[in-house]
Amino acid sequence: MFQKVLIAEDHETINYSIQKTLEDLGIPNHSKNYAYYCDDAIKRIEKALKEGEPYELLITDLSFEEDIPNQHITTGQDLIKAARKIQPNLKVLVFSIENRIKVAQSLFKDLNIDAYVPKARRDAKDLKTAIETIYQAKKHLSPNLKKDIGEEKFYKFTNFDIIIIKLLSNGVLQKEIPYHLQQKNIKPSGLSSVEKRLSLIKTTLNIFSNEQLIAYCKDKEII
Amino acid sequence: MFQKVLIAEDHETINYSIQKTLEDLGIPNHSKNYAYYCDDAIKRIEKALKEGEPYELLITDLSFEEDIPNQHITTGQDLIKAARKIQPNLKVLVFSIENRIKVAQSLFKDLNIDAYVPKARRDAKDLKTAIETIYQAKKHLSPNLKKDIGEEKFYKFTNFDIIIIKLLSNGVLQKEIPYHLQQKNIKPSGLSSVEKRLSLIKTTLNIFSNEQLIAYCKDKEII
DNA sequence: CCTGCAATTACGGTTTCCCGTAATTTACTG
DNA sequence: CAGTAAATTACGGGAAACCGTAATTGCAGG
Repeated sequence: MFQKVLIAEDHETINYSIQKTLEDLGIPNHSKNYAYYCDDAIKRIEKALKEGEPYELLITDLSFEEDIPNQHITTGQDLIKAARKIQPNLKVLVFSIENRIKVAQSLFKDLNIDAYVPKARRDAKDLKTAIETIYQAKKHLSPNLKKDIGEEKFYKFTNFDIIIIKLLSNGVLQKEIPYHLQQKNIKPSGLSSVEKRLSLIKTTLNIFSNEQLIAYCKDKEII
Repeated sequence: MFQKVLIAEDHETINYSIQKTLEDLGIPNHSKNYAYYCDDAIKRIEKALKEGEPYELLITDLSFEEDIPNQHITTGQDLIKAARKIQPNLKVLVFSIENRIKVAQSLFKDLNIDAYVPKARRDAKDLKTAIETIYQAKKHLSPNLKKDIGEEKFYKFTNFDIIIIKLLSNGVLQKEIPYHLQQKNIKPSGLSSVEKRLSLIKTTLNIFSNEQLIAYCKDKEII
């Protein structure tokens, strides 16, 4: 198991509960392995690296309260970037209240994080398995998000898609959509094109009705 | 009756027909009282104000074709804001193809417009009475929208409502809902009951489709 | 100018939805 | 137990959505 883990989390109680989880996993807690500010966290990573005892894992939140001015790094995203810059092999686990799939997705894609665990009711257990999974050099996704991320990979919504879905969500009947598209000088405006597009989206995403599609798009903040 | 009225409308034919309506109402048309672009409209308002003969009423569309680049103001909403900034007492009548109640509602609420007339079959008459009503310093709403705007209609969603809406948002077809309700031993389970309920909700909230209903419920966090 | 390919649109049959009306069941009262 | 009112369900016709196929259009290469 990991020997050196750094926690970046500004809420003291959460910070403490993560420490507790680490203890349960048999990760030693002899030195101060936590930070309440990103700037403090990056300093510790830097120092540990220089001393030849680098951190193996960073557990960080995404949003930090800016209650002290003149902090250089104020978000988890920036902390991850800065940390990877000085120590590329550092594993990163994001532990955040943010439960929107798009945010988690971009973290994996853009920052190549190793695990994402949303703060939730049963998150301690989730956290443990995440850390164990990372230790095996694998990626980890909270189960409830996992299936969503898989789905989303398959379909990229175009502007055209979003326009017609927005029209639907505003109560425009499908057969009236061509008229609205013409008003906006949007290129494919035939009813068949609209139907084809909606049909493609739905079969791709395993969605069975327009109603479910609207719900999906609202959840994913596509509209 | 008003003596100076400005029309902002990019469709020439509609612009002309509004002028016709004004003539019918005995509003003089000796100067050029119309504009095809928002920027032009605001200039005229400004000029008239400086010359000590300000416009009393602005009749404007909401959407303008952006066929000429580098326009500062491109929507009716922005035109109204700009106009009110330099001449707060200017009356405003919105005349638009937009027939969704929410849009009209937000115009009254956010921009404090004086009348809203949707472009429709019998809109000339509607326009006349609207102008006459404004002249008496009252607000005007097109009759078909009036009843809707009233006070924010609150619909209390019952558990039954929420169950069927959730089923819909999960991709269950309407005709399959009775089966699911029976599975859960929920009392009214007939298809007709489901249809009646959905119909009641939609007419009460002025919602036109199931898609819009789902969007509404997601926004209001009902589901 | 022709040709082939892809995109778009038109069309027709089937399913589902919508909505009014009628029949049935349920619940309550005397 | 009968009677009645309300709730629920059944039914049917018309509108909209769905979906496969065919016709049309647009466009690049020859």
